[in-house]
Amino acid sequence: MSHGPDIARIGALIGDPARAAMLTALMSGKALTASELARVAGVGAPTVSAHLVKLAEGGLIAAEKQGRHRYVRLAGAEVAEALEALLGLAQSRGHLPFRPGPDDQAMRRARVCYDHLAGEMGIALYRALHAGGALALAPDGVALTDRGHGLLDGLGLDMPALMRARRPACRTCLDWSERTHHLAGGAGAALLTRFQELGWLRPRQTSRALRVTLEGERELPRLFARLGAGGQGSPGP
Amino acid sequence: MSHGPDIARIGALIGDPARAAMLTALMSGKALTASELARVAGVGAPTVSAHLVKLAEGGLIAAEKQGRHRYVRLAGAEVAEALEALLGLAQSRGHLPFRPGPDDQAMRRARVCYDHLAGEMGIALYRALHAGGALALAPDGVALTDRGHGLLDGLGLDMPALMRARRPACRTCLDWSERTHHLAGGAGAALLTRFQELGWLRPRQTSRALRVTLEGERELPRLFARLGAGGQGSPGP
DNA sequence: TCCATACTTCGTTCCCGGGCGAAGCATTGC
DNA sequence: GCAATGCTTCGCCCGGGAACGAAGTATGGA
Repeated sequence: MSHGPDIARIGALIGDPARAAMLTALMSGKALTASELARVAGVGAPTVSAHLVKLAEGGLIAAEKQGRHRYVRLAGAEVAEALEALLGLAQSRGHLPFRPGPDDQAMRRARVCYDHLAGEMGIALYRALHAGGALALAPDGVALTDRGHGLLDGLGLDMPALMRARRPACRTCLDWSERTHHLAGGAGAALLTRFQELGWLRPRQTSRALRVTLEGERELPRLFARLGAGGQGSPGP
Repeated sequence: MSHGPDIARIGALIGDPARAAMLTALMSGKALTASELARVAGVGAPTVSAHLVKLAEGGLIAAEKQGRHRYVRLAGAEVAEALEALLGLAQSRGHLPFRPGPDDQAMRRARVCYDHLAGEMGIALYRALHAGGALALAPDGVALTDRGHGLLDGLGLDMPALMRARRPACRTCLDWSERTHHLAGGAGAALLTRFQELGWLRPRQTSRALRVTLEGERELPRLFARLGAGGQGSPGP
């Protein structure tokens, strides 16, 4: 007999096309209203309402009533991480986009993964931080080095707040389009926010894909080069 | 509209209780026959046959006919990793074991995660390797250091074979019971095999849980202490 | 006050898909 | 060869659950 957590319940929640579309939309990190979710899922209001009850009971989403709207978001970074892992598996198994379109390319370039940067840009950021000696292996994952602390501080991140937070500053997340890791956790989230503040990346209305502004096109590679340059190189295998 | 890989298909595959039980059983890494899977899933032969077709079409399992038996295994480490991530999510969401039992404790102690060691023992191994300076951050994940190479060689692992293999030597996998990372990849698999050869761990018939032999009880902590001792300590935060 | 909007609840329909029994094929062993 | 085993295919049944329309309940604005 098999043991372990009941994977079937979560699988069933994700296994419905409407719910899957809703969850995928929520990977943008934005809180969406029930009617917005109805639109992305292509179903009516009563249906989406029933789905929201099930997703909430399953612990995958958190809902918050605000006026006559009901704002829905993913229940946490854990959920987003697992969904990203599933997206990766689906990708590798050839379960292609339900609607392959022109902004597939934009998605691969740069997108939001719950609250941090993913896609080519996300990978480039992670690689630059690693090359610059900003990251080190910790017993429970990845951690910021002193050097990394200084680098992020120099970028204008609020480091005291980051350290104070209950949430771990660094996590890694498996990027489904690039098939390698990018930076998640508090630092990942703060970096994405900062890049948006600086006007280098701009969110889109319709999808998780991020628009890289002209300024971002110029400044981001420059930043990555600068970050990576200071490093003592990666230790040999 | 949402984009990205079609997560619903895989979710639906995992979402059926019988299929979920089958997949969980296959996390033992063993190749099981269709009738064995029927037993763990609690369904009849025709039903399991239909399930196997769907799982194979979805790319989650690989089947191989051998005589009049049909041996089924997970389609690869990628699948196992994603399933482990889902197990973690289910665990954290309070979707408890369908049959909480006495060997739940054994599962948490030491178990097979597809082909490598997981549970408390898996975490202890990872921590010891990290403390001993055997692992370093690489641009695409975790890698063995020169020191780590030497340590594993000293344990009797076939290092040339490990390096020759197409498969990455080191991967990390999110342990669902400990909520932190353990070592996967070629090295993780080779270590588990070695521990079994040495008679420190013994597989069980019925579950993924591993039996820690008396010798293992004595030697494994000793080994972990020895591995961890040589290290230069972890870099500060 | 009254209507419009956003969402939920209820009741109904309907279809997909899991399950099994019976029969059909292979493979093995006597 | 014949029976036994392991698995698949076919046909059928049945239940769960996804979807919507209509009505009900909150909130906000005119």
